[in-house]
Amino acid sequence: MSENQTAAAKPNHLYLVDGSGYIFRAYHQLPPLTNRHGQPVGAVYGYTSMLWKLAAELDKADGPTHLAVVLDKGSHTFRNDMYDQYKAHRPPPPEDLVPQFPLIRDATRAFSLPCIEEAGFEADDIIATYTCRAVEAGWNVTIVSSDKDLMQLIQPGVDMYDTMKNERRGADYVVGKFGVPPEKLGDVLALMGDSVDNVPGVPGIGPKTASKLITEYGDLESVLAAAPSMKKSKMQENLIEHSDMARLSRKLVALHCEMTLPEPLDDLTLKGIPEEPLRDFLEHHGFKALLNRLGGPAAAVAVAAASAAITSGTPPPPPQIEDAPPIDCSAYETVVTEEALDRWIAAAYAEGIVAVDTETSALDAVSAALVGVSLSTGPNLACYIPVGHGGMDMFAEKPLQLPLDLVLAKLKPLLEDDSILKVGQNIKYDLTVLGRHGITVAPFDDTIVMSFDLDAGQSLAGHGMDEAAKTHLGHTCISFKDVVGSGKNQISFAEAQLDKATAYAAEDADVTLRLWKLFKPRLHQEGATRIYEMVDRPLVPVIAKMEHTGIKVDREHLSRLSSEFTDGIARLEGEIHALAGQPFAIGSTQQLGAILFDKLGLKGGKKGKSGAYSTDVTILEKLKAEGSEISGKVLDWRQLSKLKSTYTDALQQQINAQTGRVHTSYSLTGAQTGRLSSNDPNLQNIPIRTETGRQIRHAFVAEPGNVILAADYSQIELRLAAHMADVPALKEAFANGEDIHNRTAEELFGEVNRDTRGRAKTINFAILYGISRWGLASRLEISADEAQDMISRYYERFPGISVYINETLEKARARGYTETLFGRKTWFPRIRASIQHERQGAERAAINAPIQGTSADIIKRAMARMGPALEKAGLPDVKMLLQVHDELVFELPESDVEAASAIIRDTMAGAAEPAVKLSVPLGVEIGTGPSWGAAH
DNA sequence: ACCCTCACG
DNA sequence: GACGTACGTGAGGGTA
Repeated sequence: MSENQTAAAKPNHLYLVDGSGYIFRAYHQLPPLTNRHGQPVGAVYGYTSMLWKLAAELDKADGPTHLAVVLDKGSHTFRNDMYDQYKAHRPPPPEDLVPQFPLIRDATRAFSLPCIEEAGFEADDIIATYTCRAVEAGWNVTIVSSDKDLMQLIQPGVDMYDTMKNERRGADYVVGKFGVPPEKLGDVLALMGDSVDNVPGVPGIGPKTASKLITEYGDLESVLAAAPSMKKSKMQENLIEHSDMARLSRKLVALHCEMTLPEPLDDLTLKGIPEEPLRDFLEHHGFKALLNRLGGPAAAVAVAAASAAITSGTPPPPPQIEDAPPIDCSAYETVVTEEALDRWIAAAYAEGIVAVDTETSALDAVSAALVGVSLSTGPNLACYIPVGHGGMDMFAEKPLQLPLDLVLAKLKPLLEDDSILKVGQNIKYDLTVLGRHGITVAPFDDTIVMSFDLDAGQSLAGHGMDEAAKTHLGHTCISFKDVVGSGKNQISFAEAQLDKATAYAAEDADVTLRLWKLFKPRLHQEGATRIYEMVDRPLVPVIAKMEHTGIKVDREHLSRLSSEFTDGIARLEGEIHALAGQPFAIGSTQQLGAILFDKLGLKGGKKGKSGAYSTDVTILEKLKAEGSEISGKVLDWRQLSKLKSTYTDALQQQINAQTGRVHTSYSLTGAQTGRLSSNDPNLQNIPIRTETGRQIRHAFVAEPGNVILAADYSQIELRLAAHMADVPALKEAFANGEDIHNRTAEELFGEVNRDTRGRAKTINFAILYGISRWGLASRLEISADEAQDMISRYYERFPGISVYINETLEKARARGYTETLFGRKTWFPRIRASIQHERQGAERAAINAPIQGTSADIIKRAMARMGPALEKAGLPDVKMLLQVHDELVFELPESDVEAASAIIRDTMAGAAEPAVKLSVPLGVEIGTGPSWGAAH
C-alpha cells in the first residue's frame, strides 16, 4: 500500500452520539416550543439541530465515516443489581419531556441514522463497548456528549465533542477539570461520588480531595491501603469506614466495554442523508429554520444564524433590556378615539405579545369598577385607555373617554386570542376584573409569579411591581400615592387626573413587558419553567375563580357569638381587675407585666432587647400551673378578645354587600416555600383547635340545598419526609395505614400510651422543622441532654433522616437554594451568614422548605386538575372555595356528595403523579355538613 | 412603624 | 461565654 493511497482514503472515524444525555440538556436549555399539533417539541428541536450540525461534519476531511445514536432503554441496569440505590433519587423526567422521547427516535430515523439501545445497559456502556472495538480496529472515535463519566474513554484517537458549547475535548481537558488523566478519572469519580446518580463515594471527599489523593497514591486501592497510616483526620476516618462504598462506587462508575455489539461496526457506515424523510419530519413539526436550509444555499442567512444560535446551546438572544431606551413616562398615549384604540390593538397583533393592566376604583377585585386599561407592546410603547373616569355619577362632569362597552368589545378578541400572549403583573387581579365583564384572558404570563418561581427567598428580589422595577430595571415607578394622594385626602383612581393616570397606568404596562423580557429566558436557563408552567401558572385562573366565588358567612351567627364573647370579656375583666387590686388595660403587655411581676411579685424574668416582660401563653400557662388565678383568667380573656376582634367582629365587616359572601385574596408569592397565603380576610387561620374558637367555623355555611365538603391530606408532610428521607419504618407504617405517632412512640419508647404518643408527635414535628435539642427540651420539659438522647435515638430508629438533613444542608450551602420534588427553588441567602443564629435559622428553614414546598406543589397540582376532573365527571355544580395548605373546601349540591367525594379524593391522592412517584400513599380524609365546622 | 401576641397548617 | 431556639403565614391592639 503506497503512502499516496493511505493519505487519499478517508480514515474510519466513528461518531457515537449520547442521545439521552443530549435530550435532557436540550430540554433544560431551550424554550418549551410547541408545534402546531400542540405537542411539546423544545427538546426535539434541540436534538434535531444537533444532528443537523453533525451532518455538516460529514463533508470534513476528518469528519465521521460511521455514526450511531445511542439511547438509554428502560431504567433497570446491571448497576441496579450491584447497588439498589443507584440513581434511586433521580426524579422522573419532566411531564412535557416524556412525550418527546418517541419523537427523538422519529428524528433519528428522519436523518436515516442508526439508533442503538439495549435493555440492561446504559447508553454509556454501549458507547464504551463501541469505542473499544473501534480503537482495536484502528479507527478514530468521537463521542458526542458532555458526560463526565464518558470522559474516562478519552485516549489517543478518541476525543469528545460538546455540540452545545462547540468544544472538542481531549486528555488535556480532563486534566484541567479533574487534575488527573482520563485513565485515572474512574478512581477520582469513585472517591467523590455523584449525587445525581446516587453513587455514594466517600463522605466529605469532593473533586479536589479526590484528585489530590489519586495523584499522590496512584489509584483507589492504593489510597485505601494507605488510609490507616495517614494523618488522623475526619477524612482519614471516612476513608477507612467507607472503603467498601468506595470500592462499590469504583465498580458503578466503571464503563462496561465487553457487551456484545447490537450491530456490527460496519453497519454504522454513513451513506448520506436522503432529503425526503427529513423534509417530512421538519415540515410535520414546523422547524422552519432547518427547512429553509434544506432548501439549499439560497435560504435566508438570518434564519440560519438564528438556528445556529440555538444549536450552540444559547437560547435565541432575548431582547436585551440594556438596548431598550430608558423608561419615559411622557411618551405614553391616552387613548380616547376609536382610531387610536384600533391602532394599539393592531400593534399588539403585530408583536404577538402585549402587556395588560387594569385600573379600578378600589382594591377589591370582586366588586371594584373598571376605570381604565393600559397596554404595552414594547419599551416606551404604552397607552392608557380610560373608561370609567369621573366616577359613577351620571351627572358629574367627565373627561373625554371611550365608552366602556366599546372598549371591552374591541379588546375581547385580542385578550382571548390564542396566538397573542398577554402579560400581566399579578394578572390574577386582571383576570377577575375582566372576567366579570365576560372576557376570559388567555394565554397569559404573570411576571409576579415568574419572579417568585425564579427568586423566592432572595432578599433583594421583591416580587411586587415597584420593587421589581427597582431591582431589575433600576427604575423607580410613579407611586400610587402621587396619583391619588394618601390618608384622608386619598381619592379613587376614577377621580385621578387623566395625565397622571396615564403616566402611572401605562408605566405599569411598560415595566411589566420589560420584566417579562428579562424573566422569560431566565426561567429556562435556571430550570424554573417546569414549576412555572406545570404548577403555578395554571393555578392563577383557578385561584381567581375561587376568590370570585367566595364563601357564604352567616352574619347572625357571628353577631350572636360576638355578644357572647363581649359578656365573657366583661366578666373576666372585672375579675382580673379585682385580683390585680386596680383597673388596667389587660391588652397592654406592658401594664400586664407590671401588674404580674412588679405588683404581685410573680416570678418570670425580663426578656428580649426591649427589656419588657414576656407575657405570652407559655409564661401565663406556667404561672397558672403554679396556682396564679389571675394568669388563668388573663388567658381566657385573651382568647375571647382575639376571637371577637379578629374573627366574629372583623369577619362581619368582610361580608361583601353584593354577594353576601366573603371573598379572600390569595397570594401566590406570599410564602417563600411555595405555599399560598390568604388575606383580606385571612381564611387560612379560622379557629378550630379550641371548642370556643371552633364555633366560628360554624358560621361558614352552604347555600340552601348545598353542603360544605372539606377534604384534608392526612399527615402529608410526614409522609413526604418519609419518602424524601427514605425512612423504611415510617414508609411501612404509612403503607399499612398505621397511626404514625403511635408507631414513632413504639420505636422510640417501646410502649404506646397517651404520654409517649404525645411526645412522639412533638418529636415528629420537631424533625420537620429542623430540630435543636434546646427547642425540643423546652417543648417536652426535659433537659437538653435528655432531648439530645431522644434525637439520637430517633436518628437511629429512622435512618435516612439525618442523611436527608445533612444532604439538604450541604446542597443549600453549595447552591444557595433548596428544591422541592417538583423543582421549586427556595433561596437561602443567609445559609452562609457568619452570625451564628442567623445561619442556624436559615438552616432550620432550609430543612423544612423542601417538605413544606413539596406539599404545597402537590395540593396546587390537585387544585389545577380539580375543575377539569369534576367537569369530566359531570359535576359542574361543585365549587372549590378555599385552600388551607393541606385542605380544600367545596360547596356542592347535596345530591353530588357521593360522586364528588370520589373525584376529589382521587384527584388529591394522585396529584403528585405522573411527575413524581411517591413511595408512600397520600391519604385524604373527607367530611361534609351544613357548615365548615360541621364538615370536620 | 414596630412589637407582641395568637389564630391556622 | 452569651445568645435564644421549631417551619410557614396574617391580623389586631398597644405603644412610640
